Amino acid sequence: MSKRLGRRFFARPALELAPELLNKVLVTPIGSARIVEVEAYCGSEDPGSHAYRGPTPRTEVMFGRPGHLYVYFTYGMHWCANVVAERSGTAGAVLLRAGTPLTGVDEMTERRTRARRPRDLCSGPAKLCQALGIEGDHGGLDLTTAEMGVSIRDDGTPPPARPAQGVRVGLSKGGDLRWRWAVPGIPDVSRPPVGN
DNA sequence: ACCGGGATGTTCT
DNA sequence: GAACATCCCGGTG
Repeated sequence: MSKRLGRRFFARPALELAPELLNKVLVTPIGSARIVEVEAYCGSEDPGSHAYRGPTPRTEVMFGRPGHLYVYFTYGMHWCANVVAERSGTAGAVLLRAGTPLTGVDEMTERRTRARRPRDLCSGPAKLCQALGIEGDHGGLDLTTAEMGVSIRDDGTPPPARPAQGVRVGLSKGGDLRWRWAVPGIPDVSRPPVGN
């Protein structure tokens, strides 16, 4: 008993969408994970965003329709996945930073050979992608139609009433903004935000 | 537990 | 040529 999220859900500012994505379920053909940590990126107003200096071949999907996946490759080896927010023409996205494994744990464990315990399977943006098999081919896919078997679903678990909030991770610019949210008390995060 | 450094290649200046 | 929305390992305390 879970329902796929539709276009309307994603078509709002990243700062609104981000905390609403907490406790939703990311589903791929490999398995599924409950989203427990996210970061907002606000396009042209945000020096930390890949879209800050306008569209490029890499970032054009961020300027397109909401509910699509923006996937980027970094540090020569890692994939990371964002959900596109806002309406067409305005760049906004929410980085999926961590999840709690739900189904397909055996497959995820095979993919993440370095993970020593279940909480290490999806506890980071690149770990999450590796565990669930999200790579460059998935860039631009439409989550609202479950393209390539990937979607985000609501299984009836509401977002936390008081999410933990803190600064974003790993940025040289815009790192002072407290645009990261997490489900409080969950160990499967990249690192716990300080306070809220 | 905490910290420092290396891996590795795409993207944009 | 520099930067990079990261991860992993090995050192030390």
